[in-house]
Amino acid sequence: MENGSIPPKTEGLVSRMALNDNKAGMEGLDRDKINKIIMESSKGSKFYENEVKREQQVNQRIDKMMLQKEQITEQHLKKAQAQVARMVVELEKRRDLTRVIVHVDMDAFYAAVEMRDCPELKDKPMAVGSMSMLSTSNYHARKYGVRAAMPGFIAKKLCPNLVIVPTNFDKYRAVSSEIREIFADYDPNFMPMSLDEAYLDFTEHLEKRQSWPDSLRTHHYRASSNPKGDENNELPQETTPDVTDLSPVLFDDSPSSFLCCEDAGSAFEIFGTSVEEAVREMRFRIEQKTLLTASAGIAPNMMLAKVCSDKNKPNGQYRLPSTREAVMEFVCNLPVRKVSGIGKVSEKLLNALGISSCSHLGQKMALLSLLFSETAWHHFLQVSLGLGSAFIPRHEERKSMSTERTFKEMSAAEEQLSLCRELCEDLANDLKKEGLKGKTVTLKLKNVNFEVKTRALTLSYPVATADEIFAVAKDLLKTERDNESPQPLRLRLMGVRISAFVSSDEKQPLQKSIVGFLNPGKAELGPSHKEIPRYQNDQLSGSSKTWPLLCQRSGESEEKTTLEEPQQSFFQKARAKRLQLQAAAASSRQEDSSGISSPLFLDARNCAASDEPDNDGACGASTSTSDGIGLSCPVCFRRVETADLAVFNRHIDQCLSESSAQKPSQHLEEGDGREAKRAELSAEERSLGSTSAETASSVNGNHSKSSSLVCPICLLTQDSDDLILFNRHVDLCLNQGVLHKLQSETRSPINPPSAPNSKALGKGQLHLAQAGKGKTKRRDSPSSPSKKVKGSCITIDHFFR
DNA sequence: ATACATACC
DNA sequence: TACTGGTATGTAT
Repeated sequence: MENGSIPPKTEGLVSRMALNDNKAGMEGLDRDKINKIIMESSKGSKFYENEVKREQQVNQRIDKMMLQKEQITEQHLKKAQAQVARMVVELEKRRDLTRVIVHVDMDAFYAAVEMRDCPELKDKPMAVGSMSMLSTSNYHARKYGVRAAMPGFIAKKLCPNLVIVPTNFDKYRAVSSEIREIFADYDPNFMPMSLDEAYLDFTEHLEKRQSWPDSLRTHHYRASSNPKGDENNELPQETTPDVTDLSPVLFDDSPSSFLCCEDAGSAFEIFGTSVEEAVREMRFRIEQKTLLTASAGIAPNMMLAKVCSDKNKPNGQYRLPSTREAVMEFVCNLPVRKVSGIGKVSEKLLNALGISSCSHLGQKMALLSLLFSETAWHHFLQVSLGLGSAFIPRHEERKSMSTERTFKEMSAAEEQLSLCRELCEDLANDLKKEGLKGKTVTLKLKNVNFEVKTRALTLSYPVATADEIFAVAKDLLKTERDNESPQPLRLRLMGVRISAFVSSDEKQPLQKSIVGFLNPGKAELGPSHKEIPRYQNDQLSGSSKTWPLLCQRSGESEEKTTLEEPQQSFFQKARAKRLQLQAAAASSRQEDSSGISSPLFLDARNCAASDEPDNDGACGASTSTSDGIGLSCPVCFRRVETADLAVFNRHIDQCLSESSAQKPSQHLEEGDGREAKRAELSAEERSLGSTSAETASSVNGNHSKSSSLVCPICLLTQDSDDLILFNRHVDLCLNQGVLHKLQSETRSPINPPSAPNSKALGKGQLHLAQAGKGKTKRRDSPSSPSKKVKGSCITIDHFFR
């Protein structure tokens, strides 16, 4: 029985605290007794009180919903039903049963790893985690109601003999990468959901597999047992216990793949060509390689595969046939709670409407469409039809990064501040690893009553360093303290998150495009209007959306010129001037204002300086070599016949001082399009092997390959002709600019960065130099040129000044 | 854009 | 004694 006795809640019992027996291994245990212990252990605690509060909020939500329901007439329902019916037709039309999606899930992963590495634990109830919180428990412990997300001290009450092993993430990560190697053999584009879980699209593997000889479907058992020596195994790292000892990890009687053949002492098994055989083979290989078992679900879409993988857990698999009938029947009796995305609260809301299984879901769709948001009821509808994604989506770029910490009560401002700084430093380190910068900083606070608050601030420029983040976070913290005073903030958790990343597409071409200003022949025009390969197209649309500087705030208030932000002022002024010229040019030959002719006109004009009629890049090639000395002003787009940056800068300054800050907003998109093209061109340039080093050297009128490179920033001749080294040097110079900028920054109390991290800069530059060659093959970024140079946008001012 | 809630592992 | 940490997304304002 589910706790789905509908309106009369388990009276007095806070349902959100009750045992969650949704997961496998929880059948047939004494729920009442377990719940009683859980309640007794929790009652009166701050945590419990907070849970009660939240429970009440949910109940209010339910009350509100029921009131709404009262208002609904037959008329409403009829109309809604018609809408639902239309929707169903649409969805049915698109139902795709042709794919074979597999969801794999390691059994009690962390616990299984620990048991494998410490045989002592094998027949004991154990869990991984701490007295405060458990990550997972073995099946032994689950019999007592001990499960993931339960605090250890409560688990101990349920099962006094429980052994709690601290987590060892490095080990789990290592095992995880072992199993992922196997996943990749069946679907190189598999989607990992966590260390122990993944979705795979088996469709293509199965096609190939049909024509595979036995040899490719033959897999051996782990190298035969060492005669007797598995006793004193310490096994700190991956080791090789006994074959005969296989699979005792979960159940001594668990039927592993049966031994099929024996060949010169080496046992092996030949797997068939069916899906089930393929999946069984994959699980077999996982087990042989890691001594850990996995369960799998096979279905025509991800939603169903996920449910299926739970069906025969542990160490089992379940295939749902790819027919509409099978799917509908399967879904019919499926409790809504089993569906990924429907959690405690949704379940409770649905229960209140008499819905506990997916068949109910279908029956009440009209009602649901009136009571829930569009996204919610669409989801419900799809679930009720057994629909889900038949394709595994490309892994998306990360959207946020955060770090948080729980601690014993902390009230002193001093302490909180230094913790905050620490978090910012940790976060900055993590950001550095991925070369990310974000514009939104969020502070998360949880007080001793478990009340959570978040406070966010979005900057107009992306940040990444600890100092920059801390400057924001500490203000948010201070504001909260002030709001609470004279009461102190009694915290139990603090966290810092950063989001609104500038995408990697936007960061990388930036430097290139700056260089492009200096050497327009090379960078000003790209393959342009020609057909663009898809991956480039993606980049293009990506960058035109939120180009940090050049296109910036396409959707925001353009009036807010934010002159305080030094990173923007230059380009904003430049753009203003350009747009002014553009407008003048446009009106001089009638009137224009729409379409792409303006930017084209400007480009053409710019290009015409080199007497090159061809817009498609040939232009660049000829200019760069013919009239070596001379720079193009990004403001007036005229050529300045000098190689002296000081002279050039003076010219730009003059142009800027002549420019007014007004700009007609409908021209902005044209400007943006222009920059986007520049970005694309930079990519092209990269692929041609032209690096900033080459362009930089031409800035100094030094074209000879044999002579040394001269840094355009510090103007010092470099020792090496190695472009990578040179790039690194230029970047360092550029980033010196960032540092100075930050130090002289007056508007916000951002602390000066302590020291430039040359390692990070080097890394960024390396990416820049390599971007044109092999892109990394990771599925996370199949089409984006990896992570980029940080700080590049801040360097612009310096570069010209 | 911000805050909060829900969900997943 | 003791109820996580990281990410995404939906909902409301």
